[in-house]
Amino acid sequence: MAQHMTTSITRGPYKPGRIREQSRDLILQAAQAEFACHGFRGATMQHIAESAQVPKANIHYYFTSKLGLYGAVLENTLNLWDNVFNELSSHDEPAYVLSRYIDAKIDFSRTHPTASRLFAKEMISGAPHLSAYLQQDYRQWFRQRMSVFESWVAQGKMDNIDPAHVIFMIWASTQYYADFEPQIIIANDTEQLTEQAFLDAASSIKHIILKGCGIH
Amino acid sequence: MAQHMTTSITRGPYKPGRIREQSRDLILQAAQAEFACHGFRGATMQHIAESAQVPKANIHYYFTSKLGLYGAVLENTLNLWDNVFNELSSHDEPAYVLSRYIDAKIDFSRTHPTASRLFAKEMISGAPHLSAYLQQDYRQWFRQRMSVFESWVAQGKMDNIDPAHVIFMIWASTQYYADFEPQIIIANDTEQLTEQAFLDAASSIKHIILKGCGIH
DNA sequence: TCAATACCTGTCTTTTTAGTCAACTTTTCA
DNA sequence: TGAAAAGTTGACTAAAAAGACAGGTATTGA
Repeated sequence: MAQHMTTSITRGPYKPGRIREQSRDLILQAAQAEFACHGFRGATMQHIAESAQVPKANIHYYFTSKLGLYGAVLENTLNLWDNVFNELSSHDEPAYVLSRYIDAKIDFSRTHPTASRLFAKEMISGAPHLSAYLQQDYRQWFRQRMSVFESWVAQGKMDNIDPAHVIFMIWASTQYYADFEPQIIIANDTEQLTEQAFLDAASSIKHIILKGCGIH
Repeated sequence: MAQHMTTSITRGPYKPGRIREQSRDLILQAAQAEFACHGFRGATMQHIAESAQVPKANIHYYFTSKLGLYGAVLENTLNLWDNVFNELSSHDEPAYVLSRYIDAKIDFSRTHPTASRLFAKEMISGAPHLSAYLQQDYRQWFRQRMSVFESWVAQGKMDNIDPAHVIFMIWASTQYYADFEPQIIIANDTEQLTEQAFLDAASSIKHIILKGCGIH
C-alpha cells in the first residue's frame, strides 16, 4: 500500500513496479515456510534464499534485515487470519454462525497450514512480535464475539458457558489439524491428510461443540 | 537406567554419583525452557549455560552435543507425558474416565507448561526427533484408546463419533492453555493464569465434551 | 593418605550466520 | 535512445555459534 507516490511533477522515471511484488512474494512464501518450521531464531537467511532460489543479498535488498523479513511475513499472514475471522458474521442463529466458522477455520488449516504453524510458533515463544496485534485487533475482535455469545446465553439459545472457553476450544480444535499434523497422520495410518479427512474433522467438531453448548 | 554397571570385581572406585544427577537435572531444566521457547535450531548452548549458571563446557561434558542434550530433554519430557497418559485407566464409565483425563491434562498444562510447549514446537516442526516415539508408544496408546471408545459407542454409552476426533479435541483444548498462553492472558485481561482459571477451563471443556458426545 | 576417577572450566578453533558493498544488468520513460 | 532508477549478485566482514581440549579440582574407596 501507499506505494505509488510518484507524482507526474518529479519527472518520475520508473514505477516501483511489478517485479518488486513478484520477488517479494516469492521470498515471503519461502520465508513463511522456513519461519514456520524453525521459528525466528532457528530460521536462516541462507535457507530462505535457497528455497526461494534467489541470492541471499537479494533478500536484504527487499527486506533490509531478518527481523524486517519476519515482520513482513507476519503481517502478510495476519491478513489471511483476519479474513477468516471476519467470516464469522453476526447472524442471529448460533448454530449457523458457529457451523460456518468451524468450517472456515478447518478449511484454513487445510489450505494454509504453514500460516497456522507460523502463528503457533510465535505464540509458543511468548508472542514477542505480536504484542501490538494482540493488544489491538485481537483484543477488540475477542470482546465483540464474547458479547455475541453472551447475548445468545441471555436469550437461552445456548448453555451458560464462559464464551472464552468455547472460542478457545474451537480455535484449538481446528488449528490442531494444521499444527500437529504428524501426530494426526500417524493416528490415521496415512501418508497425508485428504480433504475428506478435514471435512470429517469439521463434522465431528461441529457435532460436539454445538451439542455440547446446548445449541439446536 | 542401566547405569550402575560397576561390578565389585573391577575394583570399582567411585560411583557415578549424585553430583552427576544434580548437574544433569539443572542443565536439563534450563535446556527445556530454552528449547521450548526457541526450538532446536534457535536455542543456543551459551544461553542454556547462562540460564543454568554453569560453564558451557560443562554441558558438553554431560551431554556431548547439542543434539544429545535435546534428545535427553525430549526423553525426560516424554516420561512426564506418559504419566499423564496412563492416568486414563480403563474404567467402564466414559463420564468418569474422560472427566479425570481432562482434569489431568489441564493440570499438566498448568504445572508443566514448558513441557507442553516443547512438544508443540517439535510437532509443528514436523516431529523430526520424535518419529520413533510416534511410531511406537504413541501409536499403540492411541489404538488402545480408540478401541475403548468404540466399545462405548457399541454399548450406546456415547454418540457415534469417530473417537480420533474426540481425542484430538481433548488434547487440543487442554494443551491450548499452555501453548497459547499469551493469547489467553490477553483475552482474560490478566497478568498470569491462576489455578482457578485452569479449573474453569477444565470445567467448560468437560461440559462440552461430555454433553457433546452424548455421555451421561 | 593416596591413587583413580569423576568432575570442572578457561581458552582456543572452526563453522555458520547476518549483514555489507561495490560492480553489474535490466527496466522504464521522456 | 539514453540516462536514471530499479533490480541483481558474488565476494567480503564481523559476530556468534558449536564444539574440542588440556590442565585443573573435588570426591571416592581402599
